[in-house]
Amino acid sequence: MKADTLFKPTESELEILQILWEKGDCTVRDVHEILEVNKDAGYTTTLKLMQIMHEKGLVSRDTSSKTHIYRSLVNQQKTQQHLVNKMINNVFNGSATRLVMQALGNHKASTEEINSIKAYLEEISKK
Amino acid sequence: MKADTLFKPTESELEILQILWEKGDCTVRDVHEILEVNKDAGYTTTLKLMQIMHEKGLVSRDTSSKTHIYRSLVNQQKTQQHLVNKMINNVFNGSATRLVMQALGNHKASTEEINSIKAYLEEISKK
DNA sequence: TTGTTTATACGAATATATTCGTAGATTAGT
DNA sequence: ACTAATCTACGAATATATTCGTATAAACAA
Repeated sequence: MKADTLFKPTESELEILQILWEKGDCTVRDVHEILEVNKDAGYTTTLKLMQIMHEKGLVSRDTSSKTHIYRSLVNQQKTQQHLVNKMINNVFNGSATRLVMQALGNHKASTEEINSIKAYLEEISKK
Repeated sequence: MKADTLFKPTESELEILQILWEKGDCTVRDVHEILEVNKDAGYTTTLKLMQIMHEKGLVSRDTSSKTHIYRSLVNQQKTQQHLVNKMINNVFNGSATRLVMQALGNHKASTEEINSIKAYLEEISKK
């Protein structure tokens, strides 16, 4: 599969995936209650979205009891990687460095964060 | 204006903005010829998109001659910042560090890149 | 048992993004 | 001047994403 053809989640799908990545197995209601905090949409909207995600193969569904249980089928790391690469290309003209600086510039990183990034840089520069 | 309400360019708009940021003033044809390389769409599609962007106030338009000249009205830095922040929140659960590591991990950064990031880290850790 | 709550399924309305065809005006080439 | 090329305007088709109403079935509570 070509890089461009890789999984491209919609905004709503990403919101749901994040919950599934964090919480693991969830019912529609579990997900909906979390979404509701920051979003104003009805229960059946969440249900429909999760059904569509199931059709697309993004989540698995255990239908053995009345209340179905959903689980993410897409890898968090790979999705993050894909989205970051896309952003580097589409927004930063291919420069990972510029993205990194932008990310660190905004978010006033803590000393601890900066140190862990430094350590990480040391590590990858050895190779 | 709330952070969430800020300018949210579509995929196509971002492609066009990138060209305008890099090239400066452009005609529709200028933009279209660059887009054509990686994208398969007709001239009037590009025209329409740029007209819509003008309606939205994303670009200015000089109509003094038959062939109109477009210019970006949105700030590149601010747009990048906004998009990066959104990604940190929506994809990396608020951790800029994780995004940075992901970005550097993929893209095998050159020694030069790594050094400039190190220098940047030194600078911001002083403040 | 009977009524209430809680699920899913499904179709359709709405919103938004993308694409293109066609018409009409202007410019350039000969 | 005449023709071809180039441009804008505009409406509409298409695609995709999001939202919700309603029907129906299962579980639950009294």
